[in-house]
Parts: sequence; C-alpha cells; structure tokens
Amino acid sequence: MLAWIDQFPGLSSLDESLQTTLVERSRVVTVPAGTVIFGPGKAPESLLLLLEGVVRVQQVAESGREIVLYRVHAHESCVLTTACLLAYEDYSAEGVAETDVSAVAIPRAVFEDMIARSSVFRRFVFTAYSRRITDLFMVIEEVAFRRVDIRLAQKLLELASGAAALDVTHQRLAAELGTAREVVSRQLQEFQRRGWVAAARGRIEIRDRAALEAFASA
Amino acid sequence: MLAWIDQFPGLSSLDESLQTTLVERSRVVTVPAGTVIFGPGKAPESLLLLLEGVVRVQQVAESGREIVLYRVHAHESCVLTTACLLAYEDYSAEGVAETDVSAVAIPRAVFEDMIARSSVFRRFVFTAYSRRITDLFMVIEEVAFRRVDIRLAQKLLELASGAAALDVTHQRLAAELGTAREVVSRQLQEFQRRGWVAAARGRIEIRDRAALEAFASA
DNA sequence: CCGCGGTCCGTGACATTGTCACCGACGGCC
DNA sequence: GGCCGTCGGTGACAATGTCACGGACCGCGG
Repeated sequence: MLAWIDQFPGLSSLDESLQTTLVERSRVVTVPAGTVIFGPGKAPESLLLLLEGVVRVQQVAESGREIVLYRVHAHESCVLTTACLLAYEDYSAEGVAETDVSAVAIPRAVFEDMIARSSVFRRFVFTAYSRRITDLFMVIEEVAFRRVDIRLAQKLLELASGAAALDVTHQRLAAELGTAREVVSRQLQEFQRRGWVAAARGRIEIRDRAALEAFASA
Repeated sequence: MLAWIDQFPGLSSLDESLQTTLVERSRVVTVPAGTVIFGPGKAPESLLLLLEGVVRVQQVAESGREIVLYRVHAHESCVLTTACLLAYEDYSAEGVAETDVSAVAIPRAVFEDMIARSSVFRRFVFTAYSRRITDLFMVIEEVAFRRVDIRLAQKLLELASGAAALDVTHQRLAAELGTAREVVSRQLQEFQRRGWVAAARGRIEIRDRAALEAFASA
C-alpha cells in the first residue's frame, strides 16, 4: 500500500523506509464537495496531500466580497495554509472542497519528523511553498494592476479549460476576480455584444475563443 | 562572538553547539541604502537575518506601477523570498535596502543543515514564513477591498510612526499603496483641505493625528 | 548670477471600476 | 398556482485610474 506516494513526483525518491513510515503514520481522508476544510476558527491539524479533487483557497472580507487566491489540485499539497496555521495563529483565508476530495492527512508530528529526517521531503515542502507564494504574487499583481475586462476574459478561458461552455454564475466570477457582480455582468454584456460569448442563467457559452484569447493577452 | 544570536528570540534557545555552528558558518554583511538585495535575475544565495536597517520588498509591474508587499526589520529574516528562490525559479518581487543594512548571511547549505538538525530552527523559519504570508494576505485584502483614502491615512500614520512629519513623495506613497500618483495627490489635497495634514515638496506634516486615526479606522 | 535638466506636484478631461437601490425573471417546491 | 430564494439587469452616482499637460522647485555647472 505505498501506492499513493507514486502520485507525488517530489516524494518518489524518498528512502524506502521513510516511504513506509509516511504511509503508516498518515491516513487517507475523504470529504464531500462544499466542505470548508480549514478557515478562520478551523485550523487543520494535518498537512493534506490531495489524491483526488480540487480545493479552492479564498479570502472573504467582512463586506462579503470574496477573492480566490489559488486552487490546490490532485497531486499537490496544502502546505502554505497548513504550515502557516501550524506556526502562527490569526488567519483569514479559507479552503473549500470544490469537488469531492480525497487526500492523505499527515499529522503535524509526522510532518516535523519527516522535515527533520529527509532532504527530499524538505525539498518537496519548500517547492510547494514557493509555488504558492508565486501564485499569491500573481494575484496581487492582477488585482492591483490589471483591468477587470482582461482578467475576466482570462478567467473564462481558464475555467472553461477547452470546453465550449461553463456553468458559473456572475457572482462566482466576481469572487474569482475579487470584484463586484455588477461589474462582471456589464463586462459579460459587452463580450456578448461583440459575439464572443453567449450567456444564460448560470451558464456561459464561448462563441469566439480566438477573439477572447486575443483580448485576454492584450 | 555569539552576540548576534541573542537578537533573535526564536534562536536563543538553540543548543550551544548549534549556535556555535551557525555563527561560525555564516558571516555578517553590510549593504548601503538603495541596494537591490534580490530581485528578478538576482537570486540571493543566502538567507539573511537583519541585524540593522530595513529591507523593503516590493513588486514592480511592466507598466512601472509598484506596490510594497512588506518590510523586513532588524531582528527579522528574509525567509520568504529567500527560501522561495532557493526552491523555485521565476520570480518578480525585489528587495531593496531602505537604509544601510547589516545582516547575517546564512549560506544555503547551512540553512538546510540547520533545518535538518534543529526543531528550534525549524520553528524559527516556519514562524517567519507564516508571518510574511499573513502580510501578503493583508495586502491582497487591502488592495482588493479597501478604499484608497482610508489606506492612505493608515499609511501616513504608519510611516510617520509617531513623528509629526514625514519625508516622502506622492510617488512613493502611491507605490506603497499600489495606486497612481495623481490619486495620492488628490487625496492629500482633500486631507489638507480638512486640516488633517500640511503638504510641502517631499514632506507631509501631520496636523490632526486624531482625525486621521479616526478616518483610518473607519 | 543665469540657464538647464530632473524631480515633484497640480490639473482637467475622460475611462474604468465600485456601490447602491432597485426590479423582474427564473426555478424549485409545496 | 403561489411563494421564495437565486440570478441577473439597470440607472445613477461615487471612487479610482489614465493621459496629457504645465508649472514649481532644486541642484549644478557655466
């Protein structure tokens, strides 16, 4: 039952004995879509390595406005927020299971032990860290310096990921971008006027991908 | 010459032998104000622990717009950006010495060694990490959700830090907040009209701290 | 002393984005 | 069918960002 380790390239070169330790001292958990995995007042007690599903990490303001910081996909880990919570207290981001999720939970003590014993594990953790931090830098750059119409076009393409349509509400798109619903609605109308998309309740169809892509990279 | 370790509360409980190792295998460096310590195309090869001075970490967009992410003060470390660079490559933030800086430079190999050998050192590093990440979350929240007039008032009070006046240009304030100079100029005029501040070329005098504070916390 | 170049700041017109207060449409559900 | 919650559209307005200026100020060399 060492199977899951193979899903994490950064861990496959761990010593045989450490692999065994890691597998024996962790357990696989599953949570249904929509679960708040961690957040203010709900510190995780383990480091999660995702086997299946997607976790969305977002920030919620008192005003109710939201912004998505990044997503953790299968074969990635929640290091940043987790380790953050291990060391420090106050906190405002939350992680939500976007789909049903299964993950390996590594208890804090095991995490510390592995960090101490394995340079491979250290590299795994620090690499994951730096990738997330780079994501945060990108979010800051986007929010501070880029126009919302451009960002919306990018986000539509990203969420569609090749499909011809995506099921998403204006409110959700606004939360992705950290803006207001009305702004998204207006921009979508404009996109629609230009024939780039077609909108229906909770659904957006991509009509002219090329044009959207050109606009998104402007 | 174990003196500098005492300046870092998180390290003072290190084993005697590890303290010695750390001091022997690192060296103290000094850089003049204005130096770009790290940035795109200039990866640091060491972890820096600041003994004296302030390092400003900021992001610069192609458009020339800037935003300050956080500052590293004496008795803190540059873990985030440094370890980030140790593990991962592309990067867009830069660190600038705001004052003359003296710091302990811990080479990468020593850093890794200490992480492996000392739980105290690990705690020191992860705590510093999480503090910075919390800073980044705050920046995102500020930029995405808060009004610039409020943020400007906060920033003025923060930069003045008790003094009656501060020497800073509108351009610099704009970079602190990630906005445009014109916006700062307009807001400062409004503050001046209300009698809260008095502005001169490169200098802002705080006239009514109480009012500013009240406004900043609104 | 004067001129000169660079930095710093002010300004008006305009585009973009955010906020507020609505309203109607639509979809389940009893 | 009526009710209710979600979803999206709208207009007016405020806040913020952009652009293109121009003038004030500073240090410096002639």
